[in-house]
Amino acid sequence: MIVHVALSIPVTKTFSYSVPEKWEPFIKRFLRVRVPFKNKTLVGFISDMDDGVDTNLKEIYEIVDIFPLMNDKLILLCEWASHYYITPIGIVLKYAIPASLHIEKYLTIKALEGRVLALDNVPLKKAYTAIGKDTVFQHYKEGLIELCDAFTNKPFSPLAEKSKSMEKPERILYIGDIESRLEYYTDLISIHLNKGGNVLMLLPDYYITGRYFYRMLFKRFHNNVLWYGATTKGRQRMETYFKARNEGGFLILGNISCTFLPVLNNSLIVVDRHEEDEYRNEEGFKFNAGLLVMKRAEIEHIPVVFGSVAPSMEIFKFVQDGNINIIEKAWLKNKKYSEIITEKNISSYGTLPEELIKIINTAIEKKEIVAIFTPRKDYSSYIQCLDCKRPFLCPVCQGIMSYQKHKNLLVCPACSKNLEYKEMCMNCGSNLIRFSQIGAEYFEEKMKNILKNIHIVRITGETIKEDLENLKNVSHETPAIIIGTQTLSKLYGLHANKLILIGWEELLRIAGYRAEEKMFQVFTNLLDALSPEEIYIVMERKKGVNTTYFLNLKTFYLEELKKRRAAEFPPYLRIFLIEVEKKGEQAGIKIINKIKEIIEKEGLTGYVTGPLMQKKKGYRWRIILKGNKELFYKSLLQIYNIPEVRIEADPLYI
DNA sequence: GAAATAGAACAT
DNA sequence: TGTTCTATTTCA
Repeated sequence: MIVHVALSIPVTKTFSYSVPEKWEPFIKRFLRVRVPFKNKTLVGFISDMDDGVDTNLKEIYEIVDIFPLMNDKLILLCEWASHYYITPIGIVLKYAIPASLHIEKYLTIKALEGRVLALDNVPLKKAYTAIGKDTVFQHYKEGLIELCDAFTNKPFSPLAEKSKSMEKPERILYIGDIESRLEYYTDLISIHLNKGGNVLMLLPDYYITGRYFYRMLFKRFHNNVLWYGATTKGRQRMETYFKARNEGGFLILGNISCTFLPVLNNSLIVVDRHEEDEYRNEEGFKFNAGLLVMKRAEIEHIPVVFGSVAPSMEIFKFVQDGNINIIEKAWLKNKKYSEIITEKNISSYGTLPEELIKIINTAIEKKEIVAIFTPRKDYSSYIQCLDCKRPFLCPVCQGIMSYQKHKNLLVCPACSKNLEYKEMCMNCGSNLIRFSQIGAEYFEEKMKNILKNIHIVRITGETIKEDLENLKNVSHETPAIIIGTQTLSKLYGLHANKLILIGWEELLRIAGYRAEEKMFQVFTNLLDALSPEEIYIVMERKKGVNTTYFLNLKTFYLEELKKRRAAEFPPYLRIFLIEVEKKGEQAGIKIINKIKEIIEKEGLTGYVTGPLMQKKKGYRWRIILKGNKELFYKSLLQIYNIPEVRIEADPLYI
């Protein structure tokens, strides 16, 4: 017997192996197998098999699991994702079933018949070494034993398919503030839990947000709330895994790692703030969890709810096309908006306008909490020598360096190189240095200088521990100033009386084609999390934006969609970023020409930027392809299989 | 993706 | 002719 195995390597073809006789009876599609590859061992998935014999092929070492860990529906989801994101199925499957899942570790044998009584209560791994894995498999197949996990004590068996209900499951975009969202979620969730189903709920991946949701939902569902997020590790992770797989009536809170989680009787999927970038997986297999769980809900024939105050353009387009129903609760009422227009750019010179200081002082007198938003976390993101006029550039990649004062470090945001700041110009040695593009750290220092004995904290989401520690003493008993980046919009449960945005309009430059969308989302989510009564927007006269544009949700989205359509950008056309990195220029051009040839043959539109100087020696090229994927799927596959080429579907920043 | 191999460029 | 860096191939 020959099996064709999908490996987690960036080639789309599969690799064939022959199967030793003792494993033959257990071969099944999508089983994990351990195989020799080059001079190491890899775990792959059986994508197909046939009865032929080929003595030239290497043999598989063993079958890893006793049955495929995912059911047909989850596999269908993986296959869809593989196609949609131009990623080999082996890589997708490996993401869905990561090596960090230690399933066997928690399984124990239960003997069902007298003749295997010796195996009763023996840990699975022990039995493997004692009588051989194939013998254990044989016993299982013959129904002599069961495998029970340590958490539910229920038999481990292939994930059952849910019986299909007749009614068409709903897709809902719920627009409302955090309190109304929680109320809506809770009602819906309890309906499904009461029927014995499980519910998956995806949250933005930030500890403080997660804790808030857990607290609120625990009030209603108590110990039926489970965790499956980034901070859930080891034993706790496996506990959720087995409970979700074997039992019903649980609400599973988590992050993107829930996308492919096997769930028994999955009845509802909720995604809160689906527009957040954290739903995009950036390592290896790049996908958007919000979109994938929408597909999952479709495949599993269950309802899905997207709750937010600032939906993504993609989701809003689904609404417009009639593919998602919208429920909109009025909010943003009773807010006082003011603009503070400055003649000079604060970010460049760091002088705060008098008006702003007055506002802060009155807030302190009234014992209020003031939140200050800035788009940057560091002290300064642009350091320039006033003598030679040159900016501080990264010695490795020539990127513009940022300065972190508390560590006295110059860091490169592009390649994360960092070095100590020597208080002089890197080029000419002058000590006339100007810090501009200032961020949270700078404002913190400035505030501490102006306001003595006032509680001033900085929240940037860099280290959760620090953020938690900083927030510990903030209460409405004493005035406080909280300075932070977008992370401020995750601080649910903390009420700031005043919100001041400094440099918000600079997101226009930072966020690429999604700039306006991002601005809307940052602004609206800040209001949602902090629920301030008064909002102050500090802008430079020259670069000011029309604030009212961002205050009306409907008109904003319709207008943005119009612009996107005219510019042929997502959600109307998809974007594929093709990147080539080479040390030598000629070698790079050769590959680029190959890609161009494929593109031209299919008559596709695309354009090349670069070569961009990268690192000490080396070049990088970028080709951007825009269009409907189905039209050029074959070409993209061809391009994918060229070595040294990476394709990123739906890149966040271009 | 990464090791093995082939090829180019440079120094001795 | 060896040494080192870069490009290409191949994995079953």
